[in-house]
Amino acid sequence: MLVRLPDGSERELDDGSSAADLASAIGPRLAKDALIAVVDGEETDLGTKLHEGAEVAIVTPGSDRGLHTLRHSTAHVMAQAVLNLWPGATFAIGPAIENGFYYDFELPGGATFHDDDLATIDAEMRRIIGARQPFVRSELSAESALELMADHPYKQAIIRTVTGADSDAAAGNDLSSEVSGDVISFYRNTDDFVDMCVGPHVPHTGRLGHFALQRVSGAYWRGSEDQPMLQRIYGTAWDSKKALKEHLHRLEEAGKRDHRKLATELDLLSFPTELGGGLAVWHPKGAIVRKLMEDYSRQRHTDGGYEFVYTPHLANGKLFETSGHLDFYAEGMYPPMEMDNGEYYMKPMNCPMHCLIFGTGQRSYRDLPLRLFELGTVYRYERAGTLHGLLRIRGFTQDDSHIYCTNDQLLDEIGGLLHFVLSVLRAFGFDDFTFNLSTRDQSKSVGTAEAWDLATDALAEALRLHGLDYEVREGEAAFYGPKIDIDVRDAIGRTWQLSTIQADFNLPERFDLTYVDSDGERRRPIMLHRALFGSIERFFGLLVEHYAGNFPAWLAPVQVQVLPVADAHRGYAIDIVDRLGSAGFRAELLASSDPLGKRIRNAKMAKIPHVLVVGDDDVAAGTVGDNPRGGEVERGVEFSSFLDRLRAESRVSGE
RNA sequence: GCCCGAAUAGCUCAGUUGGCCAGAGCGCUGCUCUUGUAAAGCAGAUGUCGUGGGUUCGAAUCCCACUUCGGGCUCCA
Repeated sequence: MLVRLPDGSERELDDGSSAADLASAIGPRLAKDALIAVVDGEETDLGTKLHEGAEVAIVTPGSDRGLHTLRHSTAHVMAQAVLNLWPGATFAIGPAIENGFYYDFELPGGATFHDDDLATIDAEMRRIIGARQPFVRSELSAESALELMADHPYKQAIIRTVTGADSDAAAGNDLSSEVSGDVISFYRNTDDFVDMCVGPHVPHTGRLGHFALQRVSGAYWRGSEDQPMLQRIYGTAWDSKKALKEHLHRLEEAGKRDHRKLATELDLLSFPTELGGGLAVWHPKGAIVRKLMEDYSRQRHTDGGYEFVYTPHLANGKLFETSGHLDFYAEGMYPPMEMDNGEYYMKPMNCPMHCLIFGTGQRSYRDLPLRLFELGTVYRYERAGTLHGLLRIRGFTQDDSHIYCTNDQLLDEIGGLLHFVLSVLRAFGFDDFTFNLSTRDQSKSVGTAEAWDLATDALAEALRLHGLDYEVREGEAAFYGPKIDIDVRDAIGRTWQLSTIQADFNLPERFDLTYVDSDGERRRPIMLHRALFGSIERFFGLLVEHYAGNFPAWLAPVQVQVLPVADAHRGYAIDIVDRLGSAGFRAELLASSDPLGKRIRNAKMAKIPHVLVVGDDDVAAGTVGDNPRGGEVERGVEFSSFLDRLRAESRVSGE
């Protein structure tokens, strides 16, 4: 028979040949590397028999598909190890995930995994790998499958779900890595161990081994809080020892950027225990960076035609009844304070108060679009287990804008917002964006179909006019209107959801907001919510990680430190500091009894953009020695040319 | 909120099976050194061992509760 290879060539094989036979026919190296095959677009085991005219690709470890298979097969090995080590344990799902895999278990008697268990499991896995156990596929009817999995209730539940016997559970985890359709497939490694799985898998366990078990955690069955909590183990797996080591190294490097670690090292801010969970205090070094960010944001909003407002941190509960927050999000709000005229709450959002501002006095169509902006601090009662440094915090400041406009203005406003948001983000060194358009979920939303269509079309059209590709997320919109979410990619390739532009038909209705149109009719404005940084705190944390603490010159808490070589040069150094200060730069003297080398080291560890060393030569010639962050030392730089250099470097880029 | 860990000096951490005044490095203070590009030398101070209970002749160490933090799950207007 004749099969076709990915490069378009064809190859003659004996009838009844398998994908493994094809790999052997192509070459011994490929035969050795082969993990699975892709036949007519479907991933399959190497043992699969080929047919005449099949399109066949052999998958090797280094590819994405190969790595995925290695990880998935490693998960099976871990399951076998755990079931061997904990008699009576049962297992649920064990998919490959980005960079690794996990498997969920339930241990007998409600036992839990402990960190120490990882080493034991690891050792057992290596024994299984050493045994070169084959992965043998078989297929059973649902009935036989249920019988085979008689001791494993979670596997049975999966079978019932995929065969439609239990439709209620269908909405839950993606079980596609386990089974599909009416025929249930299994992979058997030994007489004692068989796992239900669609596959494909590596030929035998000996192909695995470059893995590391990482952590234990709890995980709800089917991802739902009202289901039992299972015991999950995460691991990572690669195609070579080198790749594994590199991955672990990358994790370590990412750890060094951790904003919580850098915040301590650079004395930016802290989370004192006495303050309570999820609340931060900003130290002078962190506060100056924050102030620079906020000043920049304010300047851009001024230029962008926004009007600034301020609103209080507390409000009467009636306000949040009107806005609907108490109906929908009471659990996420701090509990009320009893006052003489009712219950007061910390505000979880600024929009109700901005609506009050719109609602005072009569608005004309001539007033629109009305763009209100506030750096508004809000408080949300995040559940204890969800707090995470600055990235998930209970008190934070939104750079919150609410724009009230007419239907006719909607497209222009959204277009303007997109341009504005991207321009500001570029100033902070982000230039890789992805866009998501979330659309209506019919089952839970307010407003007319007409209004939704109008707003959804306007959001999509604005993206198109800007030439921005986007993905549609069906049914992901908030109940009150569709939205665009903007994700950014940081310096080490991680993506963060950042800005959002949301249309809202709900609040103008609830607050009965109107404007008088040109024909004298009262009409309801559309409201756009726009968060750019989202939360100043979270954005700051993200920036710390993005820059790895090396704030660009315009944001650095201290831009220049001046180091006199000896006490004799102290006067000159102070003069340099003063001249820099007069020119609007943040400069400090670093004179102490420490030797120069030590002071340079301290300045470098503080990630100062420019370390200036001044000695006899400089005093005589009016120069400085510039030791720039990440660059080469340059002696004898004219002060004026250093100033030009610093000015150029301190300009905000990307506008 | 749920599962697993952790909490010792300003920071990073050590502290063996419970046993005299609880340790190191960095930092800090003082003195000496007066320095040309990533750690000078000497001396000194610093702790209710997260908080509160309990077990014990004796607790940083064992047990319980709470607080806070870390990794996940869930949640995220």
